[in-house]
Amino acid sequence: MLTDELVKHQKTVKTLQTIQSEVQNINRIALSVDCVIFGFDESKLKVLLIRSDLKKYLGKWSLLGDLVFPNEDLDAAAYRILKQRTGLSDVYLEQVHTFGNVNRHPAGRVVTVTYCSLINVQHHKLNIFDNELHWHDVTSITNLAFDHQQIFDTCFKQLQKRVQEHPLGFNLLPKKFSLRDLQNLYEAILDIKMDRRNFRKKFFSMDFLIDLKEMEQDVPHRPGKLYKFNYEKYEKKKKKMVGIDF
Amino acid sequence: MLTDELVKHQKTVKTLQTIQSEVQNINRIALSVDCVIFGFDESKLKVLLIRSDLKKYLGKWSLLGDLVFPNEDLDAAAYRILKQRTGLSDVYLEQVHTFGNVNRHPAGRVVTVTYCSLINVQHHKLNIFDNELHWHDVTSITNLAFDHQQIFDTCFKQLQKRVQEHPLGFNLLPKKFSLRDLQNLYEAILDIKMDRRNFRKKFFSMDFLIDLKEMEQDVPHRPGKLYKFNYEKYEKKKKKMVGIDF
DNA sequence: CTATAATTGTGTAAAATTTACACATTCTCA
DNA sequence: TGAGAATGTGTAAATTTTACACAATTATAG
Repeated sequence: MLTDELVKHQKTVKTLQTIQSEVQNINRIALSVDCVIFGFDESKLKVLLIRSDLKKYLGKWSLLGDLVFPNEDLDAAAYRILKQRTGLSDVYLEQVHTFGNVNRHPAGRVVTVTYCSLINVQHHKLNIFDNELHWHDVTSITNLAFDHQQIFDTCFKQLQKRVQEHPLGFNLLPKKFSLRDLQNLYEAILDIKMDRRNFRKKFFSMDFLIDLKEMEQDVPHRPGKLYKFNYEKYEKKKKKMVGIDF
Repeated sequence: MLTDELVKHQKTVKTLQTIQSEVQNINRIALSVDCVIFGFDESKLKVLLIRSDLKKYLGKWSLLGDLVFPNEDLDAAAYRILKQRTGLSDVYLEQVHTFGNVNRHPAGRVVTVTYCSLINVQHHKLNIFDNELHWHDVTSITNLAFDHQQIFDTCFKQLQKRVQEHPLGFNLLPKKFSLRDLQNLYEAILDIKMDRRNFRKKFFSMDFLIDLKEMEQDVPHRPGKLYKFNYEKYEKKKKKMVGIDF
């Protein structure tokens, strides 16, 4: 029995050489990044898509993706690919999920790591428009190329969850925003209507809004007060979430 | 201008051949899976580790990992590797995060996709003990091989979050469990103490526990009532989480 | 200039949830 | 049979969530 164990052990312990060989030769796989860039524009939630390169998916829309280089950090690849496809560079990307079914890509085995972001369309000028890059209403997204529909759905759900747990939303607004702007944002992302008074109460009680003592300009109705988000205070008071709830 | 656009477009559109070449030759990377298997045993949270194969990390503990085969679905690879390393096959794995810094592995570029699970140590017999596979107290985990400490920390945080949002915990208990068992579980995973009366109230109000009208046996104190979890009811009533909170 | 339309800003009461807290009961073990 | 240990239970206070209506301000159209 003890001998068995020893034999088994020696069989499975690999030398560095064995591993290096495996890593450098036989077992390599193409790795890509796909970026799901959500944008907020005129109180609507959008997503950036391009036309698929591939004949198989002719005419279909797809996410912004490309292969990761062998000498490139994964996160760095995501930023490079986003920049390459859109010209955007001042965008924070967050990894969401990795999709790796063998047949997900027609050109061969490609595992893709997906990244997600949420930006204000007006604040970020697209500089590259290859493959008809442009913003699409999220409500109209259907039947994307590859498995991109599944990827999009996963990212959208994750976005809706994260936006309720973290103050992502404020990046999307102008530096000075009204409470109406803020509510429109949440209503657009979560696709729900909220009570105006309770919404205000909620945000005021969090106490992360700074009253700028200024009013909206050039709005076709009574102007609202303007606020900014107090990131410093938020960072200090960040919650540790406790509470079983399902 | 229009000509510029056209030229740029043609430059960036790739033929299937180009892509196939990229996918099949130059840009391939070794891909691995690492499994973080949490176990619950005698009211303590544990994690499965093995001794690192590599000389560089001699004596250090590491997660259960191996390379993904080029013709293998990513999830399938995770289950295979877990089985190979531990003999465990009836374990649900959930993907957590992908780590892909260039220098994270000494044998070359290896991107790793991490999977996580939570099981009852008593219900799952380990059948393979290569590399000194065994359970470690999570509180004692420090200084793992590779970047496995970072991976472990990420997975542990995610576990603590998920266990509060989903009824993962019930897999860890015997089919019939007492409320004390349940509370021990949550206290162990979240590393906090909870008020016994409020804990009971919370779970009874969720209304997912079925009173089995049986009592604990062979406990060295007053026996408690036994319950089981009502998965059917839970599936029906699953919450859509709504509510901004940060 | 004035009336209208649209939107902001505000408070309160009821309901639901969370928190803190103590004692009698049941069973085991010595 | 008494001591020790854990179960089972209720309530009051505090907090949070929800539902809901009206007056004030401004732009715009006539």
